[in-house]
Amino acid sequence: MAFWKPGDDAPTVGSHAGILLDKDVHVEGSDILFYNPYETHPLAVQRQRLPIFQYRKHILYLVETCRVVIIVGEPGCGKTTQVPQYLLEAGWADGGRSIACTQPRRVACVTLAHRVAEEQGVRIGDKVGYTIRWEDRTNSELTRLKYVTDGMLLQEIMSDPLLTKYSVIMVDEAHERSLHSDALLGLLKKVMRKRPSLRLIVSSATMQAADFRNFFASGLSADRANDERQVGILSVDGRCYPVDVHYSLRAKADYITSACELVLMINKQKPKGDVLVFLTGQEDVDTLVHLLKEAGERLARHQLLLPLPLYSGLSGTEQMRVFHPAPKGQRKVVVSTNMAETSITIDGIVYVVDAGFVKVRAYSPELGVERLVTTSVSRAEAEQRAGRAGRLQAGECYRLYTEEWFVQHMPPHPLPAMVRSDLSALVLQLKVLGIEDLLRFPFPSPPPTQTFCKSLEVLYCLGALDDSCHITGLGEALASLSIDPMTAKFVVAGAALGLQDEACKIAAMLSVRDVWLMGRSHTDKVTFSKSKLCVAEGDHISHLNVFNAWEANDFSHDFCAEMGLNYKVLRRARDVYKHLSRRVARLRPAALGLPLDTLKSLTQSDNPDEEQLQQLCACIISAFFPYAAHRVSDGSYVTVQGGLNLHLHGSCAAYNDPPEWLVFNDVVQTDRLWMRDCLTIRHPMWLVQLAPHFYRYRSAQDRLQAQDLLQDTGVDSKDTERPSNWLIF
DNA sequence: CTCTCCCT
Repeated sequence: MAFWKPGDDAPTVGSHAGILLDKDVHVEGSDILFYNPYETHPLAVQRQRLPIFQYRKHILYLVETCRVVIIVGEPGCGKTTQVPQYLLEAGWADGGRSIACTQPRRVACVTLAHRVAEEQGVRIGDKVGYTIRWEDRTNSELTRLKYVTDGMLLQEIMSDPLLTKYSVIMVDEAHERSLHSDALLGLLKKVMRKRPSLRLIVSSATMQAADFRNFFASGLSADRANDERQVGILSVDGRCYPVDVHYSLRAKADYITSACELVLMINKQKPKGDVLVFLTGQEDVDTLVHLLKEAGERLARHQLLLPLPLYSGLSGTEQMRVFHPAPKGQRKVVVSTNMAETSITIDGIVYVVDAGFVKVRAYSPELGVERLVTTSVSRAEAEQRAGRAGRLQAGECYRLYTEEWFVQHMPPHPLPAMVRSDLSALVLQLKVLGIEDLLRFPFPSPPPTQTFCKSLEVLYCLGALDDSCHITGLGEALASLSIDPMTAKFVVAGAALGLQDEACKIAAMLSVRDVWLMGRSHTDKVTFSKSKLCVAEGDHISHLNVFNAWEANDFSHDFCAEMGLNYKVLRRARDVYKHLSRRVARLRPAALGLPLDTLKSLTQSDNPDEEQLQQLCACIISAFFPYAAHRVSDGSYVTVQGGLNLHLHGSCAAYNDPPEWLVFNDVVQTDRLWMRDCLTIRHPMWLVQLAPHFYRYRSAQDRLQAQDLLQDTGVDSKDTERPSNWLIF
């Protein structure tokens, strides 16, 4: 069979090539004959034993004849490591071109690239490499196959809009519907119209394959009838063991107690094998671990339990514990959030207990805040959880909900991130690419129109877009930092005042989550170190203190352990800081039209330290002003825009000394709406001074009152009289 | 008195 190679003319598509089903091209394992110089090598033998190996010829045929190939591969079939190698071996990366395989997670890129480099017998970073944020192990001359995070490939489109160096792009785990992979699929569809030679492989779970086929079956080219024949689908069986699923007979009111009883039942009655329990959040996990430890004390010696918590706020060491085999005679019980659903795979799990709930991000464009809501999992997630029991042997899954609930009430799959996220950063990115008409952009799942309106509004009031919604010089500067637009605006303002170092440190700390260790065992230490490092100005300045204190202690692990800080998280913050600093150094912030005179005159002081502190606060307010709130009589807060009722999150530096006015960074909703990462506003009229297009005084009297207050600062208050919908005072 | 999980 002759394979079309990049650089040749595209193969003509005969009438037989359409959506190819197994009956069209049926490939038996025994039919395959090809030369492999490594076939006696143990790795080559392993490769041939993978289920996908039988489909090698079929896959290459589809890629040759169809522009989009959807591979439905069950876990363990080997698609992610093997398909790119088949393409490599068939010559798709000849002639200086490359193959890219995208992943939603960084660790996956690293481990996959290492594995594939080993199978190819090459050094990592030469022929096979990976690119993740802050780490590029590729060589522009040598690398033919690279694993890359979907967000990174999206960044790459910024500098090479047609992705010209790639002959084939494989978007793996597309069914997870991450923000970046969805955006990538939309952009790739546009790229393919301009580059008929580009091949796209989409790997998906069964339930979403048809959606992807429909998405690509029109609009690939001007010829609609032909487009349909350009999409091929292939299913590959996996290599997992059967999992026996048990449902609850009645709905359980208290899933933590039920989970506890179930684990004890499994421990007493079932053969050996570890247990994995899925709950919603950190608090539930800690509670169940505590309950199991208590119950465990009454158990006989030969059936001891080893309960272990797993969630992202734990330190690296604590997370590693779930991988160690339990001591002889003990049964490991990992109690996890959805972290163990995809990002972490634990060997030896035979029993899964699924409470059936998950916390998901929900964006409400009306309020302009992202929230966190506990909801029922989808059937796809429930299956994914169950599958965790059957990785090495047959397993069992206990669902703490009824079969009726599963069949009749659970949605088939989760809502794509695209329709439930704040899209400001993505909209800005698309604007940089010159995509003006967002409503006609081919999103696999178009987000609500209000979300776009809100994004445009936010970007406009930050000065990133002009009156006609075109990107401004400031907007391009913000986009070049690849952090969220509001934080970027703060960094640029800080840099304009000569505070780039401090601003980059704060932005880096904001971009990572959970600087302080979580979990009950750390509470005392964290309380102590917060009393040392946190200040009344709020979390931004406290974060700066933490970073500087860690720096002064040589970025040591010991310092983190002593102070109840998460070393792994701080390391990431340090990486962000380093690279962000480099990008900021390339900007000319003074030329971006920021209100520098106002920023300076508001913050003048005889004390240089005080002046610097006030300048940082003013820069933060000049970026986060849409999220301003003030305290009301019951101790809660009300936002200036929208009148939303909010509460200070327990993690806030100023929790014990709540300020009158503040700006916040984000909101989580559980039973209430909680504000996280808050900065104290000492002078609320700064809002009017720093964002005159957004805030004005409600009445002339209010303005006069404020004017009296402002006289000390010497700022001309005429600036505040512009019309706006937003009122303060 | 408190936080699903990723990612640029």
